[in-house]
Amino acid sequence: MAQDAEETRFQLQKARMLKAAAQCFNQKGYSGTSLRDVANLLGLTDAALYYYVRSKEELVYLCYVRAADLGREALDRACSERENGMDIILRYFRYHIEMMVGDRGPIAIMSEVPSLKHEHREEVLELSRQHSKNFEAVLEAGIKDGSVAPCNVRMTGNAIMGSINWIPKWFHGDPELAQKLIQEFPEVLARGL
Amino acid sequence: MAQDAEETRFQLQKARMLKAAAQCFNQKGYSGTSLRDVANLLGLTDAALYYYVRSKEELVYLCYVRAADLGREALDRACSERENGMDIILRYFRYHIEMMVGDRGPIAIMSEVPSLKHEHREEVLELSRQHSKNFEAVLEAGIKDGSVAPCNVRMTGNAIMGSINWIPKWFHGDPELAQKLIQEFPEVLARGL
DNA sequence: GAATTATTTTAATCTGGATTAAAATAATTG
DNA sequence: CAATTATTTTAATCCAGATTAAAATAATTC
Repeated sequence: MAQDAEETRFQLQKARMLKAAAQCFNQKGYSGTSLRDVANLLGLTDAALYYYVRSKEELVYLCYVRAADLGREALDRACSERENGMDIILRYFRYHIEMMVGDRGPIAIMSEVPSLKHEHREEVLELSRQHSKNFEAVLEAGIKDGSVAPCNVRMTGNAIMGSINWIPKWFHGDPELAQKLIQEFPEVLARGL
Repeated sequence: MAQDAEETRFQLQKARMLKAAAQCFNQKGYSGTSLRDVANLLGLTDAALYYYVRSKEELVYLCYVRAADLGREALDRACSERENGMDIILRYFRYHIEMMVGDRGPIAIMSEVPSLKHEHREEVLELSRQHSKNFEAVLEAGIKDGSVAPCNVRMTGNAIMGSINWIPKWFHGDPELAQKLIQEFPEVLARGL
């Protein structure tokens, strides 16, 4: 039995599903998207989703985890590629923004966190806390190596995360703008540093 | 018949209601708050809300309008009090942030806009477009009078709005932090300008 | 204080959409 | 190919929470 292959197929389908779900949630809001909407986007029937997930709540939860993962990946990648504080930061901005304007996957604005079930909520909150902490650490490092001007890292970090996570609110897929964003937005953000 | 007084009473009750609703939506998310929740917070029964509003949809819609109004007011006030571009901006930051961390009224993160009915959605979007435009105009003015460094006002404006509107995501009522925010956050934002 | 209007409650209804169970189809394996 | 496992569908439920209608209470007016 091709355990691995099966596993992968399942995983792949599930991943497609999360992406579709995220897209719906982004476009129509959480309360505005029914499982039917998500299923239709995949050419499936709503009941089929339950083969992959046990509830709508779990579906958003997984979307949020995925969003958090992608953010973390962007930061990790930047860290592994550069030494200098500011260089890391600029890379991170670029990767994170690319991800944000590229596949419309992640839902940066996790508005439904409050209605997640306890453990899910805690986990998601922990992930984003962790990410903030990591980013602040990078900021600190930049300050230490002199590439970043001293600042209140907590506030500065939150300000920047806000700017990035806010992007979906005003970017709606225009590819021209996407390019501009990737090229210029990192600098806009870096200005204050 | 005390037309005015009655009118005011009704208006006041409605205003209280919007505030309560906003508080619930902020705390529990839209899908997570039932009309009962809102009503309870006011010491009322859910059916009573329908005396003021014709649906839950209209309730969020009104919350959003209110949030937009408060944002606009902050900017208007700043404009009427100062001349210099940067001074206006700093004031605006302060007022907007004060409003944000003060009464927990407005819902800056209008996640349910996509599920508003057409006219409501259009109106809310128009309000926030208008606000962005106004803020960008202030930025331009600042650049013109030399108090603000030249920049891409569209991106810079969006970056800043993101930082401000993101605040509710990490500020949860700690009064110490509220003070710090009001005092320091405007400067953090202004740094990049 | 009787009549009128404003506000709230009680007690149903109504409904969309989530969820489930059982059956059908498709894929895999040996 | 027969048997087993994986995936999807069909066809019901089910249910919280929105909405409504009618009745009750409170406030105002004259």
